[in-house]
Amino acid sequence: MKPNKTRSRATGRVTLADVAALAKVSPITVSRALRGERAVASDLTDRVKTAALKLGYTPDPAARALASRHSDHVAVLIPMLSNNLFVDVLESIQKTLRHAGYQSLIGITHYDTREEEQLLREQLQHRPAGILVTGLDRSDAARELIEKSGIPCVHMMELAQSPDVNSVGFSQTQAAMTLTEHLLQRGRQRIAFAAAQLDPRTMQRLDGWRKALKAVKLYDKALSYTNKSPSSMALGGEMLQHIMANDPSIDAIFFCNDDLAQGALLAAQRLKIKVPQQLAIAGFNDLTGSDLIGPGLTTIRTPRAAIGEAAAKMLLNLMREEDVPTPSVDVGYELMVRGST
Amino acid sequence: MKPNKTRSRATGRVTLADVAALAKVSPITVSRALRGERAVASDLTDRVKTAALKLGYTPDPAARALASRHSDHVAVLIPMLSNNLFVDVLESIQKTLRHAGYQSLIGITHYDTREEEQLLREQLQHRPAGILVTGLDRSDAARELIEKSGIPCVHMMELAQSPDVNSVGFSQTQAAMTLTEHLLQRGRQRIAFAAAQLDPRTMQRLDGWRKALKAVKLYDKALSYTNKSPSSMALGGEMLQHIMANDPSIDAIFFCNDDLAQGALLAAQRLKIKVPQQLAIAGFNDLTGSDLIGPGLTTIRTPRAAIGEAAAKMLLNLMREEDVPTPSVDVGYELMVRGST
DNA sequence: CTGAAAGCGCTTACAG
DNA sequence: CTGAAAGCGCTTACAG
Repeated sequence: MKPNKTRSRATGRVTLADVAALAKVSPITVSRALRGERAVASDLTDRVKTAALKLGYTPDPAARALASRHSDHVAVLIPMLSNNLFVDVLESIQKTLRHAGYQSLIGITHYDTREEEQLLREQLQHRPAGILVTGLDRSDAARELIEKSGIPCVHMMELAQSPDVNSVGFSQTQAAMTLTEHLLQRGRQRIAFAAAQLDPRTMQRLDGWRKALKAVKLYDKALSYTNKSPSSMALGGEMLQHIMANDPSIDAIFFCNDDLAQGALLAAQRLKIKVPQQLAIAGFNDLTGSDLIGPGLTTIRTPRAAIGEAAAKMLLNLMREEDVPTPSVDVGYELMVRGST
Repeated sequence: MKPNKTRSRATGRVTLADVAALAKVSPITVSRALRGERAVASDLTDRVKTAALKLGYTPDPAARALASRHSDHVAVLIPMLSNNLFVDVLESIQKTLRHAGYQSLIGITHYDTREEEQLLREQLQHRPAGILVTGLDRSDAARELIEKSGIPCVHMMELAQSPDVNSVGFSQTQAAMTLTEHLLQRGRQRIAFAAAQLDPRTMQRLDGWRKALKAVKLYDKALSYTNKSPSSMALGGEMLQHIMANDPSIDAIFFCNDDLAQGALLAAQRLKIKVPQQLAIAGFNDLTGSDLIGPGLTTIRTPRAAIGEAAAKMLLNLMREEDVPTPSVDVGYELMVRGST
């Protein structure tokens, strides 16, 4: 047992060997005792843990990654942080993962499948222990990268059909139907759908709106307004103005996201459009401010924190090679009726 | 030159040795040619690069980190993502760093120095190549951790006095003075300061407000309203109501952040307080929506993207052991006068 | 249940 | 300018 060899390249950091020397066991026993990987006699385990604590030992993530072929990183791919939605998802992911000893490696895709693919390639270099992605739509190459890596992956925000695909989310289509039906119950006849960004989930909401209107024979494709620009309050105001100028018969607008709807509400104030008397306005996601703006915005509350937490927990199960109760977790949604409808 | 040895633990990944074999040089030459670390004959460099490209070689970050004692990670510590401010800072950091081949490791401190210290400890395990932190105030232990690590660090949002401390930001105090002076020029006499969260930068703004008022003998400490709760639109509304009920003589309120001011503006609508006739309202940061809300919010526009980019670039210089032009970069700020004052 | 040996894929430090 | 050797700090795979 050589004490403190002064090699030229030593990092000065406390190593497994140091703990082993103090505990008077072999390094591999320290490794096993600390990870709980294989049964180690309980008296040895105690000695090891005491020694590790005494020396303030923490394993080197790089060495561990190199030897085990898995880092303690989890790749997290989300479309955008400026959409507040994903901030909530991310915060609860980080919290859950950190607690379990994992580091989140965050990649912002900007709703671009090629950027997502590129990020995935970069992240995969780090041999992440797990992957968290947004939605089910992506490039074939990206799908293949995930598949071939053999690394566990959970999809967020939507619900997958196949039992081979792990997902945590809710039915975007169903939620949009619920909101549209609420507008119908309020007696609205000409219900427009206004969408920006046009990402897959937005299109699913459009689908829900269409289905609900078709069911009561009120669907008119001229009522659908779409804009590829990113969603924003400013754009919502512009869209409101455009829509009402284009078709004054419209008596309700369902915006695909709350920021658009909030911007529309502010624009309605300027344009002296009475909400909800003349026009009902609804949004989606229940973002910050939607309850404070005048009148309060009717919307669908989506459980972002719950999605992040459930997805992270499912991934934790998968990374530990434990069984997951179900590959598809539906966290639901809630209709929030306020003054704007 | 052994071709493709099938060792039991091989990862299947293309290694330096594979590239060396193809280029008919030693692995170390490949390493040097690819990193440009030391002069390598240009014909060898060409052969190596061609071989690397052909095999699709990418270095293993874990192996590199273990051998060199530095990962390609940069630790980024920010207070909160739900404050939109930091989303902008973060996006531009990520963009700049990724482009240079570095990965951001994001830690959210929740404005808590102990959490920051804990995150720092965790991040330091990964031997980051650089550190980006928010503000200058932190625990002594955190400061020492950074110092002892010897890892280059840049401080964001504020301007450091000492030339030993690298920083990118602007004078929070000065900016608050500018805004307060604007209110004075508008003829306001009883200018309140309303603050939440009470983080160091908020307190610096309070200081600027105090200085500006003292200069014209209008300072009254009863005009200062502080609340430790996190800043939010809802809180802004509550604070407005409280302040006006408490002291109806107040003719202007300077909120330390736009979300508070936006909430106050919405509350003023409900409470039928005329803005700016009866009461001027101003904010700080120029967040999303401040230009759209009615009346437009007068505020200080802070260059978040510029801070993120400049901080990342300075860190890049430091990590490459290049000289930095100046340790303290002042990105300035801009007074945005709108309808609310 | 425990350990000695080998290896993960790089870079450092030393020679030449 | 180039390379053989050793080492970074762990874990895997094989024995016993």
